Amino acid sequence: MHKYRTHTCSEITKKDAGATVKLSGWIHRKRDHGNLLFFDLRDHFGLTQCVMENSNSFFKIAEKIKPESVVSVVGKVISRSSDSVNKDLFTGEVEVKISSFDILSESKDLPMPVFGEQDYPEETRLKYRFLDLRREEMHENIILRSKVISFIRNKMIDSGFLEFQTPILTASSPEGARDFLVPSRVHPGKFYALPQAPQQFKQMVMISGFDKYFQIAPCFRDEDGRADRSPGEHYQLDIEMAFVEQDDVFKIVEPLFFELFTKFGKGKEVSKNPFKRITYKDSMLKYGTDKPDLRNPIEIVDVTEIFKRDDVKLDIFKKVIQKGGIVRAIAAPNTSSKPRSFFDGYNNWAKEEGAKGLGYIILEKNKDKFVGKGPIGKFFSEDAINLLVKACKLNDKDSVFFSSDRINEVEKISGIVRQKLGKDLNLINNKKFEFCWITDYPMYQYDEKEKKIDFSHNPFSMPKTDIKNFDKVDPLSIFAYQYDLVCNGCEISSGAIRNHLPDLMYKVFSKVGYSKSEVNSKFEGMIKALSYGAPPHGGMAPGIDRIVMLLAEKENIREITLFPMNQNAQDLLMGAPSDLNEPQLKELNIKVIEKKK
RNA sequence: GGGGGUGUAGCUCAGUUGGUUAGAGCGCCUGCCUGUCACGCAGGAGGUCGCCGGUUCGAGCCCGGUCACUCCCGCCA
Repeated sequence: MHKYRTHTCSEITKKDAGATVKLSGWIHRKRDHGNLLFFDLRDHFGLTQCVMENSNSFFKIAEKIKPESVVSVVGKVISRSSDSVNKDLFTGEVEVKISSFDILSESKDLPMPVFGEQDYPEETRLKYRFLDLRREEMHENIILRSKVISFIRNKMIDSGFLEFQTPILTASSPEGARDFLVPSRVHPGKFYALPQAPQQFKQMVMISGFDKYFQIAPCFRDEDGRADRSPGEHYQLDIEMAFVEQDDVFKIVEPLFFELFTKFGKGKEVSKNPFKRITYKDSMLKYGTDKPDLRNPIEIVDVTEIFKRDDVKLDIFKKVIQKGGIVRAIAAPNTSSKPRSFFDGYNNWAKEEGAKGLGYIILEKNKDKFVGKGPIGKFFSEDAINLLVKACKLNDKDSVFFSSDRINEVEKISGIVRQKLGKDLNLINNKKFEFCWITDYPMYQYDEKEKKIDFSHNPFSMPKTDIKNFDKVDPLSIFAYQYDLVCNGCEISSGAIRNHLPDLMYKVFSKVGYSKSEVNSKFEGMIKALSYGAPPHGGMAPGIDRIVMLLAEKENIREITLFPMNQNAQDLLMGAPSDLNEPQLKELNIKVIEKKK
C-alpha cells in the first residue's frame, strides 16, 4: 500500500464498496456525536466523509484534532444507506469506516476558517494566504489561471511561435513607468532595472532572425495598485512577429481569444472573428473612452451643430461652443417616466465627478409630435427636437443627457455617464464577451501639465505617415500603427507595428525633444540593432491577469493571484519589502537615508 | 502625493439622543449525545471599542490628530 494514499478524496464511489482504502488530506469539518464521529477529509481533488465509532482506539485522538490538520486514514469503503446519501458530494454515496488514523501534521486554532463561504478581511487573507488558497473558490480561480496559461502556451506553440526567456535584470529605460531598481555589487553606484515589459528584447529577438516569439512574461512597474492592477508585477502574453502588418497580428490573436474565452468563459457568448475594429477617434466620440464596453447599446452623439441653431435658445451651452467647446448627447432609453430625482441625481453625480453638470431633456409624444420636457426642454423648437431625435435615434419614452465643455472633459464625462446609465438601467448583457480592436491611436498628445508634446503610447510604434513628410506635418495629427484589444470595457492588450527604421526613430523622438545623441545614448542597444538589418515586425502583449479576471468574473486581481501584494505593495505573508542589515548594504554601497517626519 | 469608505471578541457584525456591568452568530473550551453532512443540546472563557489627545459629570458614539486596510484620482510609454 502506498505510504499516503490509494485514492484521492474525490475518487471513491459505490463501485469501491468493501475495498480497503488509504486517504490523506486535511480535516475539513468535524461532526462529533460523542460516541460517533464524522469528518470530511479534503484534498486538492475533493471531499470524502469518514466515520468512526467510540469503540475505535483512535476515537479520542480524532475527536480532539483540530480542523485543517493533515491526517492519513485507512478504512473500509461503505455504501451509505439511501437516506444518508449526500447528493451534493461526488463521493456522497459512500463513506470510509476508519480502521487506522495517523496524524501527519497538526493545525493550531485557525485565524480564519477554510470551511464556508464567508468573506474575510483582506489583511488576514493575505497574511494567511495558504489558508485562503485552500478555500474552494480561491483554489478554483488559481486552477483556472493555470489552465488558461497552458491553453495559451499550447496554442502559441501550435501556431509556430517559439517561447524564449528574456532578462529579468536589465537596464532602466527613460520612458514609461517608474522602474524597480536593483543595485549592482560589482559596479558600485550602478543599478539594474527589472523590465517593465520585454519590449526591447522582443524586438531584438525579431532582429536576431527568429520569426515568431512569445513568452508568458513577468513585467515590473513601480506604480500604485488598483483593484485590477497589482502594484509591482503582472504577467503578459508577450507576442512578436516578423514581416507582418497589423492584420497579420489580428489574425493570430483573434482565434486565440475566441477559443480561449469560449473554452473557459462559462458558456458566455464570445464575439465572432473578426472582432469589430473601431478607430480611437470614433471610440472617443461614440463611447467617450478608448476601452468601450460594447455590451452597452448606448452611443454618444455629437450635437454641437444642433445647439448652435437659432431655434435652440440655451445660452449657457452656446457660450461654451463659442469658446471652442462642444455638446454631446447621451441617450437614456426608456427613462421618461423616471422621477425628477433620477435626473437630478445624475446631474449632481456628474458634478462630483468634476464635470460642469448635465443638461437633460425628457421626451414625450403628443399626437405624433415629439415634445421636449424637463428644465431645458422649453428652449428647443419643434424642429430642433426632431433633429435631436433623429441624430440620437431617440424613441418615445427616452430621455437624453447633454454634456458641454471642452472636448476632453466632455469625452470623459459622457463616457462615464454612458457606462453608469448602462449599469443603472440594466442594459448590459452579462452573458457576453464583446471584443473589439481600437486602432489608429495618435502618436503624440499634448501634455497640459508639462506644456509640451509627449508620446501618447509606445514610442517604438510605427507612425502612420510618410517618412519623407514626417517633419512637415503637425505631430498631433500623426496616427500610429498602434492598437488595443478591448473586452467588456476592459483593456486587455496593447500592441503595435514597430518602427524598425533608425532614421525615422530619430525623427519620432525629436518631436518630444530628444536629440539624436540622446536617442543614441538612451536606446543604444535598440538603435544599434536596427542599424544592421531589421525586419518589419509587430506584436502585442495581452495581460494574463486581466484575462483570468474576466473569465473568473472577479473584479479584484488578488482573487486570481496566488501570492499578491496588498495595495501598499507589501507582501504580508513573506514580509516584503524588508530591512537589510549593515553588511548587506555596505557590500552594495548603499546608504539608507532616514525619512524625516 | 490627494480624496472617499471601513476599523467593536479569533471571524462576521449589531450597538438607539452621549448615560448602569458593550451584545449576537460562528469559532474556541467543558459536559451530554451512534447517522451527521452548516449535526444537536447545556454551560463557559474571550474586549485597551485601531492608537493619541480634546470636549463633557459621563465618550464605542461628539471634535482634532494619527495609524492600518480598502476603493478611487494622480501614476501605469
